[in-house]
Amino acid sequence: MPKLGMEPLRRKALVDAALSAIGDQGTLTVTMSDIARRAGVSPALAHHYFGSKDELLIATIRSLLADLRRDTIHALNAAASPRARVSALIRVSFHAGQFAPETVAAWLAFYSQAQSSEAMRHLLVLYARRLHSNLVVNLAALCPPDLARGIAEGAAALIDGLYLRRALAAAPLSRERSIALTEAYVDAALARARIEMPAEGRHA
Amino acid sequence: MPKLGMEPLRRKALVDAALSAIGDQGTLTVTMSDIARRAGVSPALAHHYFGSKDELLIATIRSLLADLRRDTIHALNAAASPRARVSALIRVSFHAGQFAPETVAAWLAFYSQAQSSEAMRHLLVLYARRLHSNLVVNLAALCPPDLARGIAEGAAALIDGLYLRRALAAAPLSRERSIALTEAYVDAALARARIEMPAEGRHA
Amino acid sequence: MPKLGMEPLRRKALVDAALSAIGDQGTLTVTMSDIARRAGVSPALAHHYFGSKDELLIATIRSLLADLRRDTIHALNAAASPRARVSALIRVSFHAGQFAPETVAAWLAFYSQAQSSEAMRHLLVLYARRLHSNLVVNLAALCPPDLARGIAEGAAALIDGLYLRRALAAAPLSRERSIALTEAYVDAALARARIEMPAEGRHA
Amino acid sequence: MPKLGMEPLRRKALVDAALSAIGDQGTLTVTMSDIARRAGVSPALAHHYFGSKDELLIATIRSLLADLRRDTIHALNAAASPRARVSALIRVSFHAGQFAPETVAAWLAFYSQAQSSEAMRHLLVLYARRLHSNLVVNLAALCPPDLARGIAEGAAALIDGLYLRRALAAAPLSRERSIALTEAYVDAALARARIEMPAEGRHA
DNA sequence: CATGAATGAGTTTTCATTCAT
DNA sequence: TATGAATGAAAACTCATTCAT
Repeated sequence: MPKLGMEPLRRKALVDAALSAIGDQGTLTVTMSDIARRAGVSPALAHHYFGSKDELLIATIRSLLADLRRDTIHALNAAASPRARVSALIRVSFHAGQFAPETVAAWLAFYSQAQSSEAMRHLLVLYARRLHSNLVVNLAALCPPDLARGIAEGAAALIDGLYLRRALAAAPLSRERSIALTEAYVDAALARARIEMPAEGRHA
Repeated sequence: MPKLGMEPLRRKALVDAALSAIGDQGTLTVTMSDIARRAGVSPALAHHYFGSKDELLIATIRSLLADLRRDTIHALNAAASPRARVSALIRVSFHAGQFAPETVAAWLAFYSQAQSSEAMRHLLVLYARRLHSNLVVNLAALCPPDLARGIAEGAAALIDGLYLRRALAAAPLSRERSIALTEAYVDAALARARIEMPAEGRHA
Repeated sequence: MPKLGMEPLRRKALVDAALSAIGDQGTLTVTMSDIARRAGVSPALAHHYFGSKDELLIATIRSLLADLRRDTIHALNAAASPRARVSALIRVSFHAGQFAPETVAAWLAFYSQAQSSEAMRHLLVLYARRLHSNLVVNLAALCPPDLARGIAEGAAALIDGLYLRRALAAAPLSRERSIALTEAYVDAALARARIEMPAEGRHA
Repeated sequence: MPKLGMEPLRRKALVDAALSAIGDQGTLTVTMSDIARRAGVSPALAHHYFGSKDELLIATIRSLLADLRRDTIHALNAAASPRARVSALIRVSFHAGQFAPETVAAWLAFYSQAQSSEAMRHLLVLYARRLHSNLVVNLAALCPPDLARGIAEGAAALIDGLYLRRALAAAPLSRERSIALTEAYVDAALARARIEMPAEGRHA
């Protein structure tokens, strides 16, 4: 029952199917057949639209990152102050959709794959840079630039680490607790900055 | 030319070969043939000693964890105070051998595999619990138990996150910087605790 | 935007596309998609007009042979004597269009396919018979019939062999040299006939 | 029932199976499964020993050429004079084994493949050069060098052409007739040389 | 007339695993 | 103890072909 204009629908269905398959099995070694089955199409169609498994995988992480970016932009726009924007970045990182066990498992699989796929690594690095830069820009309004960079690095690492622990599903740190932990980290670091250099006043 | 008493040597050679193969390729999909070749034996022998690829993989992560455990015990024994022991735990986590790119890549691959292998997950959970408990015990001497747990969770997550970023090899946080960042996290958290509850005095 | 009277145009475009695809890749394993793309239509249309890949291939060699036949008739009509007609046959065989590397590659592919396709073999046999008979008829005016047959066989084989060597593109025998070689063959054979049987006089 | 030292046996069996499969079907598109089945092994074993289909195919033509070379050397050694060596080269070319329909079909398939495989082309060019050079060396003892080259080119092309016609299996030129035709070509060409330049005397 | 959508059947290739020696 | 020999099972990928529109 062929219909016109199916391509974008199929592409999306396949990318979603890939994400869910990877999330379920926690590995990129999921088969094209498995993904296709989840999307309700033949494996041949998946190849038809994406050319190869690798490209489907790339499209999949790209989609994950695009979601994250969209949410980030939205959250930043809704925040009124630098500190609020830092909180927004943290909250978005632990956004329900991103923090679901399957999504976390998929992230992990992509990170692992990045060891051997330059394209994959590139995408993940872009994401890391974007988060870092967003954090630094807003933290710089609250403390000296050097410190802002340090806090940004720490916060980003903390976020990633909390994801990783989530993947283990052993110490089931909740979304809220993860956010609280990260906020506390930022607060403590900023507080310390204020104590150690009380004379420096406000930062633009 | 079979020799007597080769078993432990072969097992070690195969585990080391597996670790280096996984580290190089960043994935557990390395082949038994590849591992066997690195160990200088036939794939059949790898099966002879380990029964299956899965079991060789389990033995490999077990070896990684055993190393870490040995180093940890040693470092803890050499530290004189609770705070020094916390530092020792941090330092061991970023120990040169563990923090080498190949080892980090291997860790990541194991975490990823843990999604679908109960045995793998179990081992990683054990390691996570051990680190957590070591941290809590020593932090509890410096702050209230609840806070100690929070700091321990944060520090452990931070360590894992710094590993993960190391795996990306994009923001090449050095070993020293990673240690400093984690120490700063602990210091800031403890300092905050002291400010917020100055009257509480010493903790056992 | 379907148009009326497109059928002959499409058929020709597809046959030409098939020939060029086969010539470029030197094999009949070119895909229908490739051929259709070159013709600027969808693979489905190629099927619509030809029913199957096999039939398109048959139509393609048929077209090649039709061209050759047309050229042959034309060249024979323009020649004034039996010997000139033999030369005409030789020249036509090495006609620029036929002797282009891509066309030679296509010929070779068809010959190869003839091993397993009766239809293909039939067409090539027809061509071979026609050339043979044309040669014999004209050579018989210059020598005894038996010898004429022998020379025709030799000349035809020589032509095919020169094609084959052209396909290799290693000893790049030019069109002119190929013609000269074949002419020399005929001359030598005829000369020999005259020496060995000088008394026989003219042949009809 | 594994035995030691099977490798050379399997390699030979696979190469022979490939040759017969290609000969039967007249195409290199025979499947590895088909070849393996003929050799009595699994497709996986064929890959194990040859790495890929392409390499098995290369090994196959290599074997064909090696046979031819061996026969050639043998025949040349058994011939007492330059003219006898030319005859030997002709006879070897039409040697029973090489001239069997399946072998001829295989040759044709390889020539066809040479259009797109540099390795294949290289091997066929080597063979062509060797035959040419063998012919020239011996013909040069019977006529001027320039003419020797011309005759060699013609004879080689004639041989190839007779093969090609054999592949068609339409004008079933026998082995003997093919040899006779080629010998006649050489004789006629040499005779002509003697008539046209009677003063030149013997050639070294 | 023309095509985008879709797939079944098949092909190469890989790899963990087994087993006789 | 050790391995060369061998394979079943599965995976990615290809392609001629069909069909509703």
